[in-house]
Amino acid sequence: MKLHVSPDIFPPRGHEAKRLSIVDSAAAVFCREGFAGANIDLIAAEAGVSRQTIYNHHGDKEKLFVAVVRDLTERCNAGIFATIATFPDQPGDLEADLIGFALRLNQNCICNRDGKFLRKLIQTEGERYPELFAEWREQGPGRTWPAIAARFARLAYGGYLTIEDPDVAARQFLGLVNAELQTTFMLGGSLREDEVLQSATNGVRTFLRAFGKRRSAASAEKQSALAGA
Amino acid sequence: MKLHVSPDIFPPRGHEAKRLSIVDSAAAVFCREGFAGANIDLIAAEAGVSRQTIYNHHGDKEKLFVAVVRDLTERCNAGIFATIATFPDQPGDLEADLIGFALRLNQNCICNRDGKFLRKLIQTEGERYPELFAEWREQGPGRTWPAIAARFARLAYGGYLTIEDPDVAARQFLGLVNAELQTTFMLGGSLREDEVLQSATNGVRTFLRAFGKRRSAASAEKQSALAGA
DNA sequence: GACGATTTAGACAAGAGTGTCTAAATTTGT
DNA sequence: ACAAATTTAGACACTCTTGTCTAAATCGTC
Repeated sequence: MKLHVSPDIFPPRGHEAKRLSIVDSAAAVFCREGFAGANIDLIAAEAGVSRQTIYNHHGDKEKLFVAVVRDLTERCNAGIFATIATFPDQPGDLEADLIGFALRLNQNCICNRDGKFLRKLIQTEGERYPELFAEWREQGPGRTWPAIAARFARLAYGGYLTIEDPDVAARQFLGLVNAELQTTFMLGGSLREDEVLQSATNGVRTFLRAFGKRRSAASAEKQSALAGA
Repeated sequence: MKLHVSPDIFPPRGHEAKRLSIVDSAAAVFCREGFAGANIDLIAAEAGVSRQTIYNHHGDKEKLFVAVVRDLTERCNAGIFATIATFPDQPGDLEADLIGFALRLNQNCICNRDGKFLRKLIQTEGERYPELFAEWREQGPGRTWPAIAARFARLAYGGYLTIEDPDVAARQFLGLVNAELQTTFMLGGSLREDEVLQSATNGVRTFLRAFGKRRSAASAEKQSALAGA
C-alpha cells in the first residue's frame, strides 16, 4: 500500500500539537479501516508524524485506540451538555424552538465529525472492549438521556406539553427527529443541512401532535400555512 | 491465535451444505472481527470445513465477503416483505394490531441474526464497497419503506389515520417503534423480548396520539386503563 | 549558540495471514 | 464396488504489520 498522503498542512509543531494530531488521525483511520485494518504507518503519515513518535506517546496500538475513544467520548459529551443547556425551557414559539434545539443537537453532536466517529467506533469495536464501552454508556446516554428527559418534564410541568413518562418522551423525541436520517447514518455518509432540517421539522411536528397541548385556532392556521415547507 | 472451535455439530455433509455453512460462519466472523480482522482459518474452523474448500467455493476473501452480504440482503428482504404482508389493512383493534406488526418486524427482521449481521456489515464496511451497498439501499430501504408507506396510506384512506405524508409517517413509525432500542443496537447486543414489546407499545401509542383519529370516550378509557403496563 | 529533550528515518526481527500447491483421503453418483 | 469429483491436511512463498532499536536531525529554551 502506497502512503502518499497530504498531512494536515505541515508537520504539527510542539509536543501537545503532535499528540492531538495523532489522536485525530487515529480516529479517522480506526473508523475507516476498523481496529484490525488500521495501519500505524498510515496513521503516522496522516498525522504528519513519524511512527516512532506514536509509540513514544501511546505505547501500542491498543492503548492508542483506548485514548481515541476516551477523547471522543469526552468531547462529544461536552458538546451534548452544552447543547442541552440551550433547551427552550420557556419557549416563545414551541415548535420553532424545539426544531432549533433538535437542529443544534444534530449538527453539533450527532452529525459532526466527533459524533460520527464515536458512533462508528462503538458499533464496530464495542464488543471488543466491553468495559470501555460500558463506561461510554454510563457517561453518554446514561447521563444525557435523563438530562433531556428532565427538560421535557419541565416543559410538561409548565403546561406546554402533556407527557406521562418523560424518559420515554425524550427517547421518542430523538427517534423522531432522526427518523429520516437512519439510512445515511448507517452508511456513515455526510448529511446536507437541509436534510437535517427537514427531518427535525417533521419530527418535531409529529412530536407536538402527540404531546402538544391542543392547538388554538390561530396556531393551527399558522401550522398549516407552514406545512408546505 | 489458537483455533479450538466447536463447529456446528459435525462437518456438514454435501456440497451445498458446506457452501451454506461457510457463508454463515463467514457472516459471523466478518461481523465480530471486521473485514480486515476476519481470519480465513477461523472461518473454516467455525464452518467445520478446510480452508482450501473455502477457496474452492469462493475464490478469495473479497468474493466471499460479497457473497455474504448478497446472501444476507436477500434473506432479510424476504423476511421483511413476508412481514409487511401481515400489515393490518383492516384493523380490529388498531393499537393492538400495529403493536403486533411492529413486534413481528422487530423480532423477525431487525433483531434476528440476519438483521443484526447485515446492519453491522453495512455500518462497518459500507464505505469500502459503495456499489454493493448502493445495491442494498435500493433493494432494502428503497423498496421496503415505500411498501410500508403504502400500507399506512391505505389505513389513512380507510379513515383509520390522519396522515399528510405517508412516507414521513412510515419512517417515523419505524423510528418510534425502535426509539428505546438504539443504544442496544449500537453495541450489537441481544434484546430481551419484553424490551422489544415495551418499545413497540410505547412507540405505537405515541404514533396513534399523533396520527390516530380523535378517540371516542370508550377507547380513551381503555387507553388510560392500559397505560400502567 | 549551546544544551537537553524530542523527533525522525530507516533497518530489523518476529509473527501472522493470504493464497497456492500437492498428494492422500473421502464422498458421491451409478 | 468403481470412477469422478470433492475435500482435506500440510507445507510453502509471499506480503504486510507490529514493535524495537539506533544514530542523526531537529526543536525548545536559556
